[in-house]
Parts: sequence; C-alpha cells; structure tokens
Amino acid sequence: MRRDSRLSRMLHVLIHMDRHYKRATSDTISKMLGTNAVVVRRTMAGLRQQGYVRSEQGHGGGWELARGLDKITLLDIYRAIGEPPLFAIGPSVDQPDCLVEQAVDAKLDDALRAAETLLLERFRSVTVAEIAADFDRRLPGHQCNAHWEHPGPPEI
Amino acid sequence: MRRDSRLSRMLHVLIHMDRHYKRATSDTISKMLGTNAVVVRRTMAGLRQQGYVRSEQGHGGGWELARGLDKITLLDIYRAIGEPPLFAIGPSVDQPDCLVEQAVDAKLDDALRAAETLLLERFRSVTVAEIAADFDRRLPGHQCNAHWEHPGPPEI
DNA sequence: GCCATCTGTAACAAGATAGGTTACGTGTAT
DNA sequence: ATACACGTAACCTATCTTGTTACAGATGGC
Repeated sequence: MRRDSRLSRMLHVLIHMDRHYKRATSDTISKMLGTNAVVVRRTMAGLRQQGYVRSEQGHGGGWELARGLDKITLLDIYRAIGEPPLFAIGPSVDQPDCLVEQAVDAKLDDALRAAETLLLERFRSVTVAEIAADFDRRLPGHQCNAHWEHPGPPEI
Repeated sequence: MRRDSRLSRMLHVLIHMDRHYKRATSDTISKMLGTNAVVVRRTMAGLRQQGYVRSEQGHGGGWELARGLDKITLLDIYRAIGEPPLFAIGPSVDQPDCLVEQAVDAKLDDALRAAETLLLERFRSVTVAEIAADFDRRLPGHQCNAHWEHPGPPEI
C-alpha cells in the first residue's frame, strides 16, 4: 500500500503559505509539492470546507490562509482531509462468525485502538505553528526550492 | 488500500491448530480462512522459517505447531510475516530537501514512532495463548465453521 | 464585451500492494 | 507407481492514492 501523504503535504503547504506567500495559486503550490494542480485543489478542498483556507476564483485568485497557524492543529487537518485510515494492518473481515477470529480481532483492535488514541491525541496537541517554529530553528533564510525563490505576487 | 490481514489470519490459524487440529493441510486451512491454499502456504512460510510451525510434505503431510501458544507472542508473528508497514499515512518523500517539509515530517515521525512503539510493545506482551483463552471464555464448544466440524485426519 | 487567469470537478490512467489463481516441480507414504 | 501435500513462480484482480486531461464556471483587466 502506498502511504497516504496528504496530511504531510497539507501541513507543508500551510506553512509555506504563512511564511512565503500570502496567496498562492494551485499551480504554484503543485510545483512546490512536486505534483499536479488538480491534486492540490482536490486535497485542499477539504481544508477550505472546514474554514482553514480560502480560495478565490478568476484572475488574481488563488489560496490563502483563513486563520493563524496557531489556531490549526494536526488533528484539524487530518479530519479536513477526510480522516483516512491510519493503519495498514487489521482484521480480514469486519464481523466474523468464528469465535476464534472474534477473539483475535478483539485483541488486535485493543492494541490498534490504543495506538490510534495516542496518535490522535498527539495530533490534537500539536499546532501547525509549532512545526513552523521548528522550521525556523533549522536554518533561517532557507527557501524550499526555485519555485519559491522569487518574491511572488506583488502585495502592494 | 486494503488492510493487510496476514497477522490476524495467522493468529486465527495458530489457535485452530492448537485447539482442533494437531495437523492441518493448506487446503483445510484455506477453507477455514476463506482463501486459497497457495496464500496459506505463502504466508505460513515465514512462520515455518522462524520455527513456530512445521510443515511436512507428501501423503499425510500438512502443518503443525512447533511450540506451545504460550511461547509465541503477537510480535513474533508480526515479525515472521515480514514486519509489514503498520501505518497507512506518512511523508511523501523520504529525504526532502525543503526544510519546511523536513520539519513537518520530523513532527509526524515523532507521533508515528510513539504509536508504533506502543503497538509493538503491546504485541510483545500478548501471547497467542492469551487470545486462545479469550476464545474459551466466549463460548465453549463452538466450532469455527463446517470445514472444522468433522473430526479431521485420524490421529491413530 | 472579450479574453486571460484561476478554481471546481468529473473522468480516466498510472503505480503500488495484498490477495487470489493457475501451473508445475518436489518430496513422501501407501 | 500413484495419490497426496508442500514450494514456488507467474500472472491476474481489487483497491486506493496519485497523476492527468478536459471542460465548465467565476473574476478582473483591456
């Protein structure tokens, strides 16, 4: 199974939007992520729906943050992209008739639920602003790549 | 992605082998799991390699436990099937150049590693025998399905 | 009004992986 | 010798994320 990278990508984008661009087009973002503008629009649609970003159509349009990064947690974004499955392992069938299988799945579910709780609790406790602060500590002044080197659209 | 059910299936089989059959063929096991004999052999090959089960070829052959269920943990079986990926989410690339992406992935990895540690520690602490005991509590005398109703190969 | 520039979305292709199937080789007991 | 059962390669299928193409709708500048 290919691992779902939407959460990682969206966090990446949000920080760039806050630090480098106040408004960016899907095309600009897609080049930064190494993907396609349609993928960007598709994934960010969930973030727009939950009110974390805004999008403007037409000439001069694009994406912008709708609230501060300190007001957005990893859990918020995880939910905004549709709460995709966290685990790659699990039981084979949902409601097995076999009592042995039920016992096995119950035990596995216990463990998985505990891990899921820990993970989501962690997601809830971390804001995107904290990750941005980590970035600042890594190397001030560094730019992501060439697509972000130029100053971007004039802010007037 | 379809969730990997090999761990669940192998635990299921081990308990049946201990409780109902002392030796079972791949074909019998496959009917019990609702799958194919080749899938059974493919998956159980790892368990044989690690010494948890034995297989005998030829007439009267099949699979049997190589040690007691109290000597096998969930972690043992997880490793025996090749330690498949636990999580369905993760970063998009392994070694990103972008420092923002590095900061994002580091934070996500922190959370994922914590959840993985918890999960594997849980796997390590649970023996297959404990799951079998849970099964006993559910409903004594229950059989998994018709394929296991008849007495099985004569034990002499 | 007209046109370039954006987003929104549907539809479809690509790539990866677990699982299912067929085929055939090998070992073993009768 | 033969039937039985594992070992394994090869190939297909299903599913899901991602990538791509195509086109409709909205917006601002001329």
